[in-house]
Amino acid sequence: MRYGIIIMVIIMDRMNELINLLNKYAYEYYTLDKPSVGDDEYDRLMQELIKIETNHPSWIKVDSPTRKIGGEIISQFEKVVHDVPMFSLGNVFNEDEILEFDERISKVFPNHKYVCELKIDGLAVSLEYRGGKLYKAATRGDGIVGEDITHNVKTIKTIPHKLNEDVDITVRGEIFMSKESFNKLNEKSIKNNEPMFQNPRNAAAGSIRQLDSSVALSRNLDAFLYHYPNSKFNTHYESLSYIKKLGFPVNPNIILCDSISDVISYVHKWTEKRNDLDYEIDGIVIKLNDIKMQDELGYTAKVPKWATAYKFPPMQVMTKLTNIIFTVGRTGQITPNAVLEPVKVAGSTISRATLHNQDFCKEKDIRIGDYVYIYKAGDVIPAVDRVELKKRNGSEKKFVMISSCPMCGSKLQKKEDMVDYFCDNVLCPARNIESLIHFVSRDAMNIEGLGERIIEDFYNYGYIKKFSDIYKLDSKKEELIELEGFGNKSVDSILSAISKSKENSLERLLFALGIKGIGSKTAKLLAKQYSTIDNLINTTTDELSKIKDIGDILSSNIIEYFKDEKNIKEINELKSLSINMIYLGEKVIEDETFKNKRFVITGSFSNISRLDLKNYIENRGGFTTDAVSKKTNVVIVGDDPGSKYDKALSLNIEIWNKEKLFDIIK
DNA sequence: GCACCTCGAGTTCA
DNA sequence: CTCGAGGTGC
Repeated sequence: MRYGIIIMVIIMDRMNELINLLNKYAYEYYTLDKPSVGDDEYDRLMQELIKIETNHPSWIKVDSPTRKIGGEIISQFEKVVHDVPMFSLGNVFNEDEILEFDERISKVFPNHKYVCELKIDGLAVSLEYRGGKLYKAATRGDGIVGEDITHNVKTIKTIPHKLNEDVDITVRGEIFMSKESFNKLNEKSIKNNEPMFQNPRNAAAGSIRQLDSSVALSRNLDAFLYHYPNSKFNTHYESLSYIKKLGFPVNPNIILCDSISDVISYVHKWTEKRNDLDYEIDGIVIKLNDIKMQDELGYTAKVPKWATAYKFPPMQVMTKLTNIIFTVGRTGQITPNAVLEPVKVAGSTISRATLHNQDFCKEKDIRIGDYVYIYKAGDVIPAVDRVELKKRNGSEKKFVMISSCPMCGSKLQKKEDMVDYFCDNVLCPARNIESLIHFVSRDAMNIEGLGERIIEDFYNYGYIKKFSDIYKLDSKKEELIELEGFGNKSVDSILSAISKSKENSLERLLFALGIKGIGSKTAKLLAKQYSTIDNLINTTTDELSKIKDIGDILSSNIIEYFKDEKNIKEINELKSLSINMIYLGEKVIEDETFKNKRFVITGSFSNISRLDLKNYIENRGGFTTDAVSKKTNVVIVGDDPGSKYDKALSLNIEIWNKEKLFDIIK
């Protein structure tokens, strides 16, 4: 019994420690360019905290980072409860969706006007005045509870401390940093050898989150106000004129539109001219002008039905394509890659981008020396959109597919009617290294600490040539410790990760082996079906083909693989090193909300990783897939969702936002 | 033989 | 994310 109490105390201490650490890191994330820990570590700690909190719900604290939505995570400021919640806006991404938005409104109100505003990329703020004097300023927070930033807001010159009338009023708007101030700030940071801010938004957020208001003062922040909750006027436009009269800065580019076509020309105009502004905008806000109509339309779970934000298409940047190189994948697949003159796109510096295959290059007529437009697909993966033909001068070199492997030199093979070229040499070092990297990767054997670089080095030193060598590393321990960059501790942790991976369930091993066409999903299917690797080895093509989702091609791939003497020898070797080859199953918690439904996840979530969410769903009898289709039941939408969100809307598929998700999974 | 879905493979940066 | 290929069902 006593022992139990001691354990509880230890867990509780750990919980408090985690909360402090996470809050500290979140603070750094907003204020520093380089936080002291990476996202992975942050996620790991967050998972640990969630685990403790699920086991001891009564311990959950108000300032626990798991209680915050949308990453607004600092507890150093006083909390402020918003009288009227601060809503966020729904998004539209193209003209059709703007028209759909208009249709939904026109159905209810055939006659109406819109107000169009620039969507300033800053931080939302709520200002409360009493008797005409600035009383309190708060961040949006999760929309319900924000943080008191009055001391910093008072340093913003354009925000009046005293209004032209002695009224009690709350207004909302956006705090931002002008491009000019941002550049000055970064110039100064360079001079002083301090970390730089990535963009004006981060710089503004970092400044407003300073406890010491002299910092905010020196940062030269600015603001525009655009919302008057509980307005006593009939229209939004009149409200704006009024708050302007009171002395608030109101953006001069706001217009009243009689029709949706006026809205669309406004969108066009600012898509063109956004770079002329001295502040960054990331879209256009479209609001229904009549406030009675607004009230009647009301809100969905989270966003107003009477307003939406058009988001600009992802930023494209032009840069020079200096070369095309070819990489060899573990299957021998050859992929052309663009080498680019490094350029900043949406926050990070891009120097490479995939060109997929030769058809892609030929279709876009990409040539070496061309200037190309780069964007970030889904805000992450760099991609080449198109060539700027105007910048051609004739010196560009046409794309030519190579005919021999860039690594081992063997002649490349291409099957008729197939796009990709392959290096068929099983001894090709590139292929072997990539296979080994795949073997240890997270979805395969999941050997932490044995990263790509180490695999490559160990391969070149001759320590690892095939899968089984990984499990023989423990006999070479003394030698490894002597290697540069390694010590007792690092070698130990790698060896223990390796040893841990021996227990993995069969599907991980099947995936890790890298049988052609067998990914993690099919590996799981096979493991379930056959339970042990021997059962699978002894099966026939006919039997395999009978399994749903496995056709002639996959079944013959599997049979071929196990017919190969070398592969069988390697499997036996692994067996003798006591690698588990049995399907361990999975525990499924019956849950009607998830059972037999197909889920697609898009965007990210601050307090659960996508992988964990996926597992959560699958553990409850649901399925997850990557593409949205008619068969999808639910699309779960996190921060910065990709095109899947659009598709879900167009197919009218049930959508769960973060609130809904966390309501369900707690 | 076609349409539609699902899966696998490769992918970038910090 | 994005591509191509494989699988299924009409």
